[in-house]
Amino acid sequence: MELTEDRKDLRIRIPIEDFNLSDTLDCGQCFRFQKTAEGRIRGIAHGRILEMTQSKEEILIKNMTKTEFDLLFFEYFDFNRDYQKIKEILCTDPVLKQAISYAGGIHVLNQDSFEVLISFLISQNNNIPRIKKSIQKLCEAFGEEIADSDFAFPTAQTLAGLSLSDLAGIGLGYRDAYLLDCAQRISDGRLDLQEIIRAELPKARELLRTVKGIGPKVAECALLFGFRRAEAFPVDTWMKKVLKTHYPDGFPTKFATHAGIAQQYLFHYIRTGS
DNA sequence: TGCCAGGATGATG
DNA sequence: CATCATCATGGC
Repeated sequence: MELTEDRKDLRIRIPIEDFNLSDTLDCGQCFRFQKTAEGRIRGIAHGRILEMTQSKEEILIKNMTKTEFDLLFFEYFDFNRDYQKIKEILCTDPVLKQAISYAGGIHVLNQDSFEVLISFLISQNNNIPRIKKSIQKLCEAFGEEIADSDFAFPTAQTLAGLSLSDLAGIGLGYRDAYLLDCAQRISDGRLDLQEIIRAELPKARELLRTVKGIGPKVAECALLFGFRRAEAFPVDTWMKKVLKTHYPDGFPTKFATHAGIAQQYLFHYIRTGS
């Protein structure tokens, strides 16, 4: 992997098999990226606008310096993890081997904890297009405008100060109360996100489950996608069926430490490969 | 119109 | 501990 600056744009030389931007940003782990009319991938993370294209050999990020990328997005895109090694291990399993052939370029993003928590709170009994719309509205209404018509994700303090009537126009349905409870717990210190990051996995789960509206699925998604826990394994009712057909005796525990990555591969494999 | 969507909750066997 | 109705909303 090699980074070079070209005027105001940044080029990252990396084979698309090792890191697939489109698969990574469109596999359901984040909700703020979309494809533009020009065929670019555009979204917001860490309060910054990311506008990118990818070819077989390199990624181009508009208006970004090498320093900024190293500081803000090297870790975000999980370039510190040795996916090559992980895939070698997962390849010993026939199903995961096939999954990797479909989506071996997926990385698990290191997103902001609060954004992930709120996003997956909204995701319950919901579909991805509507989840994206709700989050977009939430940002437009309560997030800081970082550029013309581009908004950061709202802070916990901002959301905590809202009432249910403030959220009426967002279209969250019954989830609005969950969102407020979550934001208020974080804002007043009853829930400490840093503590969840530091805690052992069972304790981290327990802490998350104290919030109304955070069940088993949302907790696992938050842990994997927002709290840097690759061991977490979000399994919904649909995924349970899939796992049962592929692994009638249960998902192989020998992949436990890479379960999160494995799930990402499996997920995308099922979505695109059958 | 009815059904579904990356579920969670509370009540009930 | 397993099952089940219910929850609010938009898309099809």
